[in-house]
Amino acid sequence: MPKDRAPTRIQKKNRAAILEAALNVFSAHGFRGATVDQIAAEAGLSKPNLLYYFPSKEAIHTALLSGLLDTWLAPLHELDADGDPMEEILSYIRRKLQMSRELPRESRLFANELVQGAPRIHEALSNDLKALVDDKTTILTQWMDEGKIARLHPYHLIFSIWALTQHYADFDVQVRAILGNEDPFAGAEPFIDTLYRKLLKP
Amino acid sequence: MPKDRAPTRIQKKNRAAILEAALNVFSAHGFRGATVDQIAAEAGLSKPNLLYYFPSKEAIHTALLSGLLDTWLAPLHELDADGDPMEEILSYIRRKLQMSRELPRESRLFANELVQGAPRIHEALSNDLKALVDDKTTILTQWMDEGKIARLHPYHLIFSIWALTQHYADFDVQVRAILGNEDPFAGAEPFIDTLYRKLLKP
DNA sequence: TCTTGATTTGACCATCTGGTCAAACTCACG
DNA sequence: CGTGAGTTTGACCAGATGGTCAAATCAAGA
Repeated sequence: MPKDRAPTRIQKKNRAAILEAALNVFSAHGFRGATVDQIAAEAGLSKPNLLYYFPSKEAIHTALLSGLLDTWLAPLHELDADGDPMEEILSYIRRKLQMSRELPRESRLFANELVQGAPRIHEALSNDLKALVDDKTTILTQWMDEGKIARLHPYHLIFSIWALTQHYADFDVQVRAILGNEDPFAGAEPFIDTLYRKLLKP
Repeated sequence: MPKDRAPTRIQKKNRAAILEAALNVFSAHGFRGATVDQIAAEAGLSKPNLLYYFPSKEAIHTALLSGLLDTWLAPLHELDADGDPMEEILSYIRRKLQMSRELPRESRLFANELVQGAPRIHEALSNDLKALVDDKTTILTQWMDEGKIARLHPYHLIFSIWALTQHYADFDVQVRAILGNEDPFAGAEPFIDTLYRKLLKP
């Protein structure tokens, strides 16, 4: 392992290549289903070379997840208490749907982890995610109290947004098996927009 | 392997125990993450004994999936063209949500398979599922044409129901991390009911 | 160019995993 | 209770897999 000085050009390049490859492999096969050889091959490195940059398979997975957590939570972070309620929520939904379209591997990485009980990110869920959601549901409840949006269970409102948007990334095969050649997001965007306009109208 | 006569008492008992154990293990770890030893231990059998009843790990998984597919599609099958549109759809949703609550392992079994690209059930998706969904969306479209429910993209309407109901089984850890001790389904049922009443009102 | 730390690799290891097999055991029934 | 089919298992195997290591190669600054 290199010293903990500033990373060299090669270190930067290879670490990035490894994380990119790991994202492909872990999101497609889950932690257990991914092999170090597979990730190394995809990154264009030999297995020992890969393990020169990360001490273990687990370490790659952890680095990947914690590196992506911020990206993953960013859309909700942006929900602004001072903005127009309906517009804020609909923008949040649009950002989430856009992430499903543009970052489906990231979505499936988390989906894989969650569906198997989140053994490696349980803590992040109960701390970071829980805190963020609590913060934002306070805003939602406020808006409901002020009559700006319909009164609903705020947690389930958030869950519904996650479910509806991430579904298109996580269960992409199923969606495509049914839609055929039709672009999933072409129909999804107006559908979900309509849904929340109707749901949230006070 | 036993002859293909009628199964003996022991065969029935052990095959059932194996499938039950396999459901536990596959739904919690995915196909690749599950081991034959684990399934055998959970079923109270030795590994060779388990492989006396099923020729391979793959065969157990296949038997499990195809045995559960009917159960899984049953709620949608029941959607009746002659019933009251709003009531038919809301009942379908209630049945799906009930399955999430009562059969979360089954839900996660399919979720695991889907999120990893459904390598073992791709055919069932494009055939059985696609046909069933096409059949039922025809009914939905008919109801829309008759002005009985709001006009929406019928496929995305179905997707939304799957997403919203299965979310509670598939991402159970996440839901519970945020809700704490609150029963997820206590809030989910009225929330989803309200959502679809508002969405579908013509 | 030389040197030294950074990088890369072939060979190797222990463990895990799916699967096999012959021998031993059990059970139902005549 | 004897017998043959049905059931169970310990021992074993081959290949996959995560990880190690010493030796070889490379790159950049003095």
